[in-house]
Amino acid sequence: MPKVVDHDARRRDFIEAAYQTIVEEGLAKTTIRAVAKRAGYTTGALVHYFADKEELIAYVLEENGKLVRERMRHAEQVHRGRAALRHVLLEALPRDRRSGSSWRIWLALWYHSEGSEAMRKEERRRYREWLDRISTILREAIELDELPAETDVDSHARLLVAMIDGIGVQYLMANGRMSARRITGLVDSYLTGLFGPR
Amino acid sequence: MPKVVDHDARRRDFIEAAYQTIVEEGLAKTTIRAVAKRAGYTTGALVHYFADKEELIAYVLEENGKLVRERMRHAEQVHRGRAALRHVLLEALPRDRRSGSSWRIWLALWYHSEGSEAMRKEERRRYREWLDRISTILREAIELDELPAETDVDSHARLLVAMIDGIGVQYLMANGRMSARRITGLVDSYLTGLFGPR
DNA sequence: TCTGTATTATAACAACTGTTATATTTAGGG
DNA sequence: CCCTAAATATAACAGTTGTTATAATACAGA
Repeated sequence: MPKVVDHDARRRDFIEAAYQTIVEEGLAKTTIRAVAKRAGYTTGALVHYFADKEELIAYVLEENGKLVRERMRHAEQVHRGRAALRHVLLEALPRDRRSGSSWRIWLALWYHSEGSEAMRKEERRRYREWLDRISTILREAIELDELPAETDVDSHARLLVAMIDGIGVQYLMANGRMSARRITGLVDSYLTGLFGPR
Repeated sequence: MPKVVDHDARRRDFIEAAYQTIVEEGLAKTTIRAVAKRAGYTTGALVHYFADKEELIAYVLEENGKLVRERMRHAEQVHRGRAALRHVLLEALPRDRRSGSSWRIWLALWYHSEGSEAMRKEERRRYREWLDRISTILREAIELDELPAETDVDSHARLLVAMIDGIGVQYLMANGRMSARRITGLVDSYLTGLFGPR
């Protein structure tokens, strides 16, 4: 019988290698060869686990989404209302090298989805998820009397998502030279405007 | 004596062709050949006017910046304070096919600047300009007693820029299916939060 | 130890890229 | 009408890409 390896584990190796390559070298330099090399293999091995490059990239994006979602879910469980919102927003924003990486992946996705309707659909699905999550928290805040009942939940949810993305872009363009303190300050400025001073 | 053509006019033809190619086909498909063809020439002619691709792209981005700045300058002259801010923001956001194109160019720039420190520098310069413009208007609003004197101008300027970029991204991902009415609504929601109901 | 097959490496391929080199065309001045 | 140099076209080039084909390898079971 043949040599046997942990198929899924190997796949994860390649996905991780691709992830790191996108983060460190950019999507343009993320070639099949570069990814295989980083994972310590050659193209022959990589191709054995993924039908084509598109599939590999798709898994990277899915992986990234999973990571971000995981972090947010945790923030959500521990707090409620205004405090939950603050923690979810901060969790989504770049604060260290790890979370900064996510933003380089997002940018890659945005760019990539130019040419792929499937990707854009996936991205829309993710926005929908984001909006739902934030809307829920905002409604919770209304119930907690932290916000007036007539607050336009939908608009504010969209604005919050936009703000997050915008700050993420600023972070990327600033070459990571945007401090966690500054980002926290921006979020608190916004929250103060929305909820009033604490 | 040789054949003579309007050098600058021809350059503009190529820049325009590149601009349209990026908007309609994406940066990835924007090749020297594709641009030349769209302009009605071949690579031989294009190369005669631009040293390399990098230079051509740089001119496209500059052109885009010029267009956006032009639109905003106009909005600024006609209004003051809150009204000026509203018009500048709306002018920056995608509202029709024309201004939607700008956002596809921005995305291309963001992505492109991954690999080019020069581009990132240029992008940072542009952010600085944006922030200054909005900060000025906010200070004006304070003088007009539309905002409390203790308003954190810098933070709110950054938040506004972030919001603009974020909405731009949402517009791109929504495939242009985000109505001008909806975008106006978002801006007004934010302004109401900042200035209070009009 | 030998065998068979999953795994991995190597290499070839065709398409495409930016760039460069070379030929051809064009029009204005003599 | 020609000559000249700019403008443009054509073609070649070298490098890279994703993909595919083929060869080598490693290991579980007989």
